[in-house]
Amino acid sequence: MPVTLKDISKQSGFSVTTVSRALTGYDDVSQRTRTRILKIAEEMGYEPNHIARQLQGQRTLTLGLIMPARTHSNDDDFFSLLLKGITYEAARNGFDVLTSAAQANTSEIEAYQRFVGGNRVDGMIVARTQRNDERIQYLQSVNCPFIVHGRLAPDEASDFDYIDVDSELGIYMVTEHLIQEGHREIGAILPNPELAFTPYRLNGYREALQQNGLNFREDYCIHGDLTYQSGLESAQFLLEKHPHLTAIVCANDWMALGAMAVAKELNYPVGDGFAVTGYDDIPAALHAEPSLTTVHQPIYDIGEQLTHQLLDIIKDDDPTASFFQHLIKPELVIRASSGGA
Amino acid sequence: MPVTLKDISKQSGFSVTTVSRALTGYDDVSQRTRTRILKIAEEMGYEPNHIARQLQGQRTLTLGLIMPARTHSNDDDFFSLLLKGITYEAARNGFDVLTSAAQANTSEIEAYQRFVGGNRVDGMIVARTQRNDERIQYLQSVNCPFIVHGRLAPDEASDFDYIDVDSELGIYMVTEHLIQEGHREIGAILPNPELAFTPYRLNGYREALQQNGLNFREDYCIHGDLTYQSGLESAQFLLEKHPHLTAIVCANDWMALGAMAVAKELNYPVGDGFAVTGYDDIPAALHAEPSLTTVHQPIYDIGEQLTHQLLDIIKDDDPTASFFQHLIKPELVIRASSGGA
DNA sequence: AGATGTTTCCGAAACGTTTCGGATTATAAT
DNA sequence: ATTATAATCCGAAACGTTTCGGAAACATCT
Repeated sequence: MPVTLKDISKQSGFSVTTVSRALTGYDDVSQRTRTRILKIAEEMGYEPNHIARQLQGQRTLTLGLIMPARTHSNDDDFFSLLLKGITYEAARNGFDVLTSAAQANTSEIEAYQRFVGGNRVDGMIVARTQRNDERIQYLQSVNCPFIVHGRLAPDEASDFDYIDVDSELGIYMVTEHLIQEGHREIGAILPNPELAFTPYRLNGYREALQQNGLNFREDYCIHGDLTYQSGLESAQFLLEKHPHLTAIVCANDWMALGAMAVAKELNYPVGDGFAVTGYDDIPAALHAEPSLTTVHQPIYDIGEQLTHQLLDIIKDDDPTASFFQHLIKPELVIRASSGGA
Repeated sequence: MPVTLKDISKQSGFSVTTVSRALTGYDDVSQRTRTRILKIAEEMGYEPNHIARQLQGQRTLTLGLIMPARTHSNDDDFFSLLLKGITYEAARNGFDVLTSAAQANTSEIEAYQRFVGGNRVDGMIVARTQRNDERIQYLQSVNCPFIVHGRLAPDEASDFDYIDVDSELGIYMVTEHLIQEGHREIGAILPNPELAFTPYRLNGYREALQQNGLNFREDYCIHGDLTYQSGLESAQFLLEKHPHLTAIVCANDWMALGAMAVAKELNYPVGDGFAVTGYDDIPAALHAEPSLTTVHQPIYDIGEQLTHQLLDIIKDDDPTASFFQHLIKPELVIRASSGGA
């Protein structure tokens, strides 16, 4: 049904080759025939078959992103926001984005194989790294261009291109801020241990305490799973065990909102003596009551940067080049929820 | 570099045809050779080239979504959330999702042509309909399967498959709720006039007033552009002109949050005599202070439903079938911001 | 005049798969 | 032994494009 080069060839009397070359702007077709072919193509409503081009040219002008089997909730817009940044930056450079979601019962790698092995993308973007991340190992093994948002854990070698926010510093900053506000008994709700950034956040928290002459106490820490619900439960547990805490540092905003709800419930004076802090700066953080002190993560921008960099990698494809490893300096956003002790 | 059918053919001694048929499960290849071929394919790490399959088979197992040139802000996660629902449901059915963003300077249609004319997708999902929507006209003209989130305006014929939330009813419900709470002077901040759902929302607002014996006043209405900022400005304008208003109905949550901020600024007792309501039920609505009365829009779920339906359409492709047109009943979420007059 | 160069065009092969129709072999029925 | 039937296999074409190498026609130079 759609019009092909052959159709234009028939219509114009020129060979398929010439039509192709005229359309893609080669200089070995005369001005006269080029305009004629161009005109006919226009009239017939020709649109190049991208699939055929891909097959022939071995490049797809497409980037891939696989979403994890389940994000921690529908409200978790980390991946969607990242994808948005990726899509817009890719579009600006003539690339499209192919996405899929890993299936709950199968390995995420299968989706990567479909994309990469199936020759459907020129490069992949991977996010939310885990310890010993098999996705990265796979991409390295098949030599597919890729870029990562996030590093591996501190004790693992991150021998690939990445962009990450220095979340050790981020948590350090927010913890130190609490100390400066006069807090001394500061609990922490950390993310799942298998996530690669968890140790960084733990380190930042511990360092801030110790640099300021405070003790790090293991029992002041608890691991949640980044959801509002787990923020609720973790804070409940923490405040039950240690009612004298005056602040809780949370590893993301959702858990912080949960913790704040519990604290208010238990009549802690949140924002006025009792502090809760988040991480991410999601929109709800600004509008929460009290507004949430947090660390800003420009996820949309990171999506853009990742894409920009990946396109560079695809373009020169110089295997000897050194890794592009960029650490974004986090930005502390002080709001009402971190009121002094 | 990647292993092809030809490689397996060479390795196994069978023809490419037989290898292909063995791998895709035809019944005219003997059990013995099938297992041999399967084993070799496994060993060599064969992954079918999806591109070649597409070219041959004329089906892509891919759905397309184009994001508008600019959404009203980076915080606007409508499209990303929709895309998330689409992606997960598509993945569950073996489909992937191709996305791109329209470019600011060019027509959105160009992106559609790339996808559809370029044979890259089996169907499209279009969202956020506008008056006289050229995307729909294009898709109909090239006979590409598609489904729409949202109808056209009431005075236009919506002769296509769609799923929409009955936002006339939604606004009706929320307005009537305000009236029941005792409000009589109710302003409205509506969306851009060119969006197809704007007249529905206006109608719902007007109907609720008139059904309850109140006058509809044109000068109580103002059009924003769905952003927080425009909520600020619109509310400012409205309250300056009509300081005696006791409630403002907003067409989405972002504008409502903006309006709420202004009202608090001007010392209106928001949630306790002065009411602000939203629409969408974004996460921030729940955590706002006071929490925002709004109308819930299950965007993620709608993405799933759209996809499910589109896959059905692609499957039977029966042109005589009647249109699938589903109106979701909205759900009023009463929270603190709609406190009585 | 012949040799050389330039311009403009085209045939054929290739990308990796599926599928149509037929060919070959083995099995069963006469 | 002959024929019919079923079970396996394969060659070739096709999907729509790009590209390599060369051909044809014409102009330019010695």
